[in-house]
Amino acid sequence: MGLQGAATRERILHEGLDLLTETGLSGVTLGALAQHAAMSKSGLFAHFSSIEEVQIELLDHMAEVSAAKVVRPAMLAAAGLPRLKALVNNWLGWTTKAGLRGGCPVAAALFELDDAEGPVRAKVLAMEAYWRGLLTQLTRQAVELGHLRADLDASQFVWELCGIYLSHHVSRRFLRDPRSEKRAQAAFAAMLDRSRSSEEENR
Amino acid sequence: MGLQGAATRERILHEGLDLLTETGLSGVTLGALAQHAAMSKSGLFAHFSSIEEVQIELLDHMAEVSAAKVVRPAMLAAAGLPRLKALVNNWLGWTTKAGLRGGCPVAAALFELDDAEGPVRAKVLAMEAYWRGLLTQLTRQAVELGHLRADLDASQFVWELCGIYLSHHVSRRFLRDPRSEKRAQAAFAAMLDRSRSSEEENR
DNA sequence: CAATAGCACGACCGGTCGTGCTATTCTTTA
DNA sequence: TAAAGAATAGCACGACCGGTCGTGCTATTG
Repeated sequence: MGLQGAATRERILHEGLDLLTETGLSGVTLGALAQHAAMSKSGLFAHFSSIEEVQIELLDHMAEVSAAKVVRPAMLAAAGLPRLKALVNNWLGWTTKAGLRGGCPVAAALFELDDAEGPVRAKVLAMEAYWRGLLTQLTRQAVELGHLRADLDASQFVWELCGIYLSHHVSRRFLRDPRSEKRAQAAFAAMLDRSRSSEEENR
Repeated sequence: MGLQGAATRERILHEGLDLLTETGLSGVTLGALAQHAAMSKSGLFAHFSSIEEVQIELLDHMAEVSAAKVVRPAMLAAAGLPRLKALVNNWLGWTTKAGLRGGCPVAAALFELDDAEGPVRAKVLAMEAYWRGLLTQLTRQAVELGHLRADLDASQFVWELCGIYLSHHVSRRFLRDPRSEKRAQAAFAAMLDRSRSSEEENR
């Protein structure tokens, strides 16, 4: 694969990411993708070996973008609660902040692929596992540093945090409620409130 | 439409509801539906004027089932917090309790139809609005009866409750985590804890 | 200048989608 | 029991799906 080929591949994935956020995995067809990349279906498909490979590479590309826009900036914050807060803040509505037109593809895929088997589901499962692992890790660190209660169940904390994220997604994308942002922030604040350690309570 | 026609229609909607919970709206195709109902595509289609009508009637049928299995039994509980608790309990994982093979179609549709326009989206939006309205109403009643804090924001409460429901859906259907039930119960209990009025705190 | 390799193209495959139109079979009723 | 009407099946359509194939253009290399 030469220079131009690699560039085209990049362009396909870049344009495709927008499509993915707007329509979900099922909307990423060769025809639609070709139209977005302004090239023929066959010309586009020459870069991949199956539509599943396209989907998986798009998910990989999304992971790179979110790592750059969501995770890395948050890691600059001080360890413990500040870092966790920063990550959650960057996470909520991250696609919009990243200049994408639609919503989080992983959130959509969690509902789209709940029954389907195969490599795409496995990919999404791995990404979700990684993400929840990261959240759990930062939560545990906040506990260790005394920012959160010592007896806090980190897994449960993350499980509820994901609920806030999903409710925010629905509220924003389906219900189109302008108060989505406030609701999510309030929910997160309330969850932190009852998770804080006593010596940190009045700050 | 004669007697037998009505019976067949009923059968189609009944079989179709299982299909809907398993595959979501996009999986409810005329072919798949005909196979489930053991009849020809065209014979089945003669009962409807468009696939959208099929989808809307399926959603209506789902609403009837959930009214019978989720709402009405909960209404027998004492007004206020007991009734709210009963409703949430029946709500979580209600499709399984109703003998359906898949997950809640509305939850799936909230992610499937976030961009699509048209009557099906409108139908789901109306159903979701009705449902959140019902939850809000019961929450307000619990406040009025002194079971929950007087200064509780009922809308925010319901918003967070929906987050628990969505996280439960994902946890159960996509992640296939056997602890889903416990997680959801714990989250709901924690939310009630910080919403209870002071005179009810130690019960 | 000729040979090669990378890249994109249009045409086409079998299959499924929603949706008409027409024919046949069943049920009901006069 | 025969006519009427409802219920179902058969069949064809255009659009789109993922995917293959042969062709031509362009740029590099010998």
